[in-house]
Amino acid sequence: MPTTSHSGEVPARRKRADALRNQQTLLAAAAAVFVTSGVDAPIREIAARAGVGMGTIYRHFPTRADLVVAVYRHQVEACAEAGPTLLAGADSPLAALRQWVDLFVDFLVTKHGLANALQSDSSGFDALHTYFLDRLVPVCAQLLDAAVNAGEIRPGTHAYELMRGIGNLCVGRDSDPRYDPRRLVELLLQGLQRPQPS
Amino acid sequence: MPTTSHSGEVPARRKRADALRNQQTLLAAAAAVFVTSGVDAPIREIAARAGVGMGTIYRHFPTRADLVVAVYRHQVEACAEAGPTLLAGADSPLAALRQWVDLFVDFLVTKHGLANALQSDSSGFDALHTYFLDRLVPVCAQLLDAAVNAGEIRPGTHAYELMRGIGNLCVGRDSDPRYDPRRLVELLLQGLQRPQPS
DNA sequence: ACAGTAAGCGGAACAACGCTCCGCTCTGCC
DNA sequence: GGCAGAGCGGAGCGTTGTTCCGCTTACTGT
Repeated sequence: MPTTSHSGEVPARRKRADALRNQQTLLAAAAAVFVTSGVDAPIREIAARAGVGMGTIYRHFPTRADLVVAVYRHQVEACAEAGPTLLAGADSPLAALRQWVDLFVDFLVTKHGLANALQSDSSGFDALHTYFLDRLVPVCAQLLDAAVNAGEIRPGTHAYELMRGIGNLCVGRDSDPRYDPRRLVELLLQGLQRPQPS
Repeated sequence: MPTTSHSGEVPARRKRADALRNQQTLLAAAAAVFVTSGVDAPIREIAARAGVGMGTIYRHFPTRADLVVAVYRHQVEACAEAGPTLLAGADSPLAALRQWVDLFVDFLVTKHGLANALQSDSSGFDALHTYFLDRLVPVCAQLLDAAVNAGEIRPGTHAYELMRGIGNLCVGRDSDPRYDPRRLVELLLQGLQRPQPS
């Protein structure tokens, strides 16, 4: 019998070999295209790059967000797991938070248009927003709480809001020398530190 | 001969009455549509609302940015002029800066998709980005300098970067109760106040 | 008043893209 | 070897941006 059988709602027949192959090919193609054309690249372009039809891409990844999530899942996961690690290894919770935010910003900045897509309210990107935030907000909250408990930053800031703010700061035309998201994120963190509005 | 004649490079014939009328109609229609459908509304929708053909809209406003700028010119101008006024009337330069930023945020938040368009790197919005920033950055710089000179905030922050940061914080899906751009902008200003990273 | 001119207008037409749908192919199983 | 159906490809539809050209009409000079 297949690996899953007894009492399962879904029979879960094993996927066909060619389907699995196509899925991998698509992921590789998408990753390559995202680098050159951003995450908004035309579906046709990705399909062509992978040498498959568009039907195939839509079957494996019904929405654009599904594809983006699949491509970046590993990196998001790594970022999420880095949270507790940094907290354990850093000099202070605030230092850990700072390092973790750096990681997140690096991730967003190096993926063309990802930050835009993350905040976009256009259809098809909802799942992206959801996945990223569901995965990373708890991690951020843990770091935030630790820093608050250590008295290093003021309480009252929600992790969700902070994450979205950081993401937003990374949005925009790439490589404008006059705009460096990192400096503004740093400013945001400084604002967190201030105990009272003076 | 027409009104202007001697030595002028351009004859500058007076515009036809119907052209002027159409331009006004278009501005009104665009303003109305922007409220309901955002600044990304289909050109056709605006043309239909104004009761004109698409050729007309493209003749009067070659790029989308031209139309957006024309619609919001008054408000941008008002915001720009409020800078010196606030500086003169407020208790302190920092208070003035804070009030001015509030004005700017209100403006962005109430126009669906404007903040997005401002930062977007897609073609057609370059002029928008340019106009807004050319007009408002000097005003912001003046307020910033005054606050620095008064010793209320640390030096080293560029007005351009701050403006883009604020604009970016206003980007995103509208009216998510968990995300309030104002709180994050406030955090940014708090960060500005901090004299040294402690 | 009126005819000539060109500024201005409308919308058909083309291109790019997202997404769907259905006839065909090929895999896995007996 | 043959069969069922999972999987595939890409034609085709709807939407939007943008251009282009023949027609309309507001001004001008007489």
